[in-house]
Amino acid sequence: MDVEETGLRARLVAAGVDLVLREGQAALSLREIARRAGVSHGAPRRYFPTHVDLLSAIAREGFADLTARVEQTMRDAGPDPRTRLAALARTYLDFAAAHRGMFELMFRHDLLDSGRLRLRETSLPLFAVLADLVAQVRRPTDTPAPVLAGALWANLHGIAQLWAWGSLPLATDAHDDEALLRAALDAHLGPTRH
Amino acid sequence: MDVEETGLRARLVAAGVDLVLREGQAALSLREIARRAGVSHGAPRRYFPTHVDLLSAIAREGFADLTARVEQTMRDAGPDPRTRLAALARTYLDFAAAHRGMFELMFRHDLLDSGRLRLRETSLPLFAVLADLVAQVRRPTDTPAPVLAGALWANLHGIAQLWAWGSLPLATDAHDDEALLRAALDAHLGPTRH
DNA sequence: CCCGCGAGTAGACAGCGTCTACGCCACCCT
DNA sequence: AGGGTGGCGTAGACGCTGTCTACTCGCGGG
Repeated sequence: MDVEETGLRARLVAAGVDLVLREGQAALSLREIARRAGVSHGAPRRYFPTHVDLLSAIAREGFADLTARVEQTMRDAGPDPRTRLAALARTYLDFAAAHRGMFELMFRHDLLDSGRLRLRETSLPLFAVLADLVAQVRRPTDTPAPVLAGALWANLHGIAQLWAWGSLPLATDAHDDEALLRAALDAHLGPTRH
Repeated sequence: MDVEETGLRARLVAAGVDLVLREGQAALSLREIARRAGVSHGAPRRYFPTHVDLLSAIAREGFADLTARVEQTMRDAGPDPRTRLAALARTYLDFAAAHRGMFELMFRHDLLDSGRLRLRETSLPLFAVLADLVAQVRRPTDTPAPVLAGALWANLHGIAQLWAWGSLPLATDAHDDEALLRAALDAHLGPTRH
């Protein structure tokens, strides 16, 4: 049995993932995905009642991919929580930069709060890893660990967002992204000690 | 002469601003804007060659509004740079929360890098104010002021983004937004001294 | 054997952005 | 004063989109 022929549903999602990685979010029309999957434009409707249901499934694949990468990073990184956090942050930003279309899709709020697809929950384990590391590396400040983790995540997300469309006016140096990331980590976790 | 009748161009932008504030970004179809402005669907074409040109003009109005609010905040806030920064941050987040649709529109990258509309430049004075304040309040760390300002802006932007779709898993308390903002400010600028 | 039903097809429909051909009215020039 | 001209908005067409519905085909069970 050919493992590639396992149902149209999976083929549609795969085609969508391929499409968004290759051509970006704007190319993700329902009809185009159906075309790439080799079926008529009405076929997806049996598995995905609406267009955003299909898009949500594709976005979930993106979250799964990101989670897998982060887990791999956590496996490869050393024991020091601070460097583990830095590696996690780098992975997050690299993912956003390398898969811009997918990253945008993953955080389209009209997908996130559409129905009970529980796309939001998909990002929760990721946050848990971050929060855990933050709790380990945290200096004894008065900021509670979950809040600190949230603030740091927001910072990472903002950096990804802002440099994705290259809008940071301080883009004088090619290595500004690296500097920005270090600044964020230093700010939230304290400067690196060596 | 009626000051309200000054050209279709302004009327279209005004209708668009009204529409995005009232119904959100998804309602901003070219034809709907034309309808609200009381003209046929082909009329906008004379002033805006394409749909995104019109959207960009609307987004620019949003940047102008935000800039005006920030300037007002700077006029009202006291002399202490730290509290001025806090007020600026609060204004930024309040704007994002109150005008979600407009905020999303303003940062749609397909508008930002579309042509020479220089939407990007519109946000530059805003950043200048932030960078200036950061330079004043900065502790003598090794992080250069522009980088620090960029990191802080990214943090604000990320907070706005993340809590806009309520995805922060730590939403246990209604006042988490406030805590998140304080955490970000404390992290980048050092804890408030009193 | 034939019935039924799951799965995908095909066509219709309204709405969209873009393009083009066409009126209309105001103004300027001789 | 009359006639041309050009700007401004209309109206319809085109191909695309998402959704809905009627249908066809093939396979398995009573």
